[in-house]
Amino acid sequence: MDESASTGTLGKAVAVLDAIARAGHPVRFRDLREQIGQPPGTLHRNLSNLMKEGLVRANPDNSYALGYRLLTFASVAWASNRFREIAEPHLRELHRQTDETVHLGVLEGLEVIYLDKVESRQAVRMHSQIGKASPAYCTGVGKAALSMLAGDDLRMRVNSIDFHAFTPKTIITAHELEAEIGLIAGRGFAFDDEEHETGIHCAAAPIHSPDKSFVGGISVTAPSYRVTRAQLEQWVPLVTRAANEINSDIAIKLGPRV
Amino acid sequence: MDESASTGTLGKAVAVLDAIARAGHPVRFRDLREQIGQPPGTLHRNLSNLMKEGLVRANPDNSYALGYRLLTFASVAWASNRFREIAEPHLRELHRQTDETVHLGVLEGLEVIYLDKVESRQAVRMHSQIGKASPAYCTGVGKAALSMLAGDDLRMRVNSIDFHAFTPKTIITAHELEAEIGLIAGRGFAFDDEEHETGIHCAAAPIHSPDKSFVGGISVTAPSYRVTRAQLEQWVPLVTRAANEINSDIAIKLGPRV
DNA sequence: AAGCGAGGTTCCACATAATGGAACTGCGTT
DNA sequence: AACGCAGTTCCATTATGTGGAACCTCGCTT
Repeated sequence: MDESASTGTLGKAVAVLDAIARAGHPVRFRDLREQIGQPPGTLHRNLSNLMKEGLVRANPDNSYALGYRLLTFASVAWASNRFREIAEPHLRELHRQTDETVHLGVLEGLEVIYLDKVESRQAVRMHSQIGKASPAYCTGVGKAALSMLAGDDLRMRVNSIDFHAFTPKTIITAHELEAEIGLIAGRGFAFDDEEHETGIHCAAAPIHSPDKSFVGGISVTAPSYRVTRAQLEQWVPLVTRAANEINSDIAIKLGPRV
Repeated sequence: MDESASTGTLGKAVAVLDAIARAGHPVRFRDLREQIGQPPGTLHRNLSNLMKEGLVRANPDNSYALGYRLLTFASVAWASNRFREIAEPHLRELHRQTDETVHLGVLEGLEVIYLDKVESRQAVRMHSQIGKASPAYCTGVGKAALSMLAGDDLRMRVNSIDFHAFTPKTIITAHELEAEIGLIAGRGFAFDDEEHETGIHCAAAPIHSPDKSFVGGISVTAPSYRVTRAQLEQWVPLVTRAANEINSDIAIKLGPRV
């Protein structure tokens, strides 16, 4: 999980950002200190530099939060992402067909980062999920994405997962997960059967660039009290078709080497 | 503009992120090299470290883009921002009253960063503007925010502005800007009369924490072909009332020292 | 109100990590 | 096929980050 050793000074600064992000709320100096174990002088300098760069901001009560410049960077990262741009019309179409929430996610290490979301009820803010990182092993998009990886790459990643039972149905052994990924790879789609959140299930399909340097997935998600497993299964062709169309578009618009 | 000298190694890494962000699309090694003037070895190492940290990603054609981890950081920064959270219901109310686009922005140095947006036509994606940085001197939110600053702080900032005439109506001298800010401070609201984008005008009012450690603004924006200046002026009481309510809520919910 | 103590800041000799010139590689180009 | 340049690697030098310890300050206790 921690690769900061190899990235030198930058790694230590990012560790500070990461600690603030994991807390999910403004944190105080001493909390950061005990969480990342930097000596007071070092931590102080790191925070000071991060603040000068706009990546961290200090509240008057000496608590620290992530800075607004991160929003600006993310805004550019999102707006200039070609995969998201290419996928968007297909997500809309899939949403139109199912009238349920549709997600686009990309695999980053052992996590899925959600790049886009289309949902009916605009009451829940669109923003709340974009950029969110979830474990790959217990989400539909994540398992679909994993199914595109080469065997050795997959095995390496699976072996470094730190499994956690979010629900009673979460897969928590490498062996079971590999079997599940094998199944998904064979049939071309995945389900998340309340593995990440009780009462929420989804159908997902993998997307990827031609050379697999990018792997991700799309999904249709719904609460299980309102949408049955059978309904989810009926949507599978729609999901896989949308995924295939996205894959073609990526190949056409970005070229075979991407 | 460039403060990297004082933040050492971190500053140089952020300069790379910034260069990629300013380009707004994936950039190649040589473009980065000539834009930020780092020697090849240094730039290569910086990119390599940033990639290990997930802040930059490489495309197969050796072009570089901002990494997905920035989205994750921004997601947390946005979700845990108390000002945005407190302002949100008031933005919605203001939108309900005017049926036009409502913005929330915060002043960061010489720029306004947009934290939230409510607009009628959901066709334009909400995301596209959040996190966006615009010059403070030619936007309604920015000028409103500037009007809350103490005289010496204001003068210092105004003197370091690099003015650019985005439209024929953009204020491009420090003298005129100071007069405008004085006017705004006196009456408590601001207009952007097509100063940033031709055909777009807005009415704005300042918001701030009790101790002014946070200053920002809210605005109602509309195209001038559809909404007259007179109409904007009629909305001023609504905008200032919403701003005042936000200010009270901030004082109540965050305490007097924030 | 004064003293105490935890939280936060500053300083500096030392160790480490960044620097950048130069040599190298390999891909695309003519 | 060979050239040229974008991109990569290497290494001696040097600038930079490191972290222990002393110091400050402010809120809380007594």
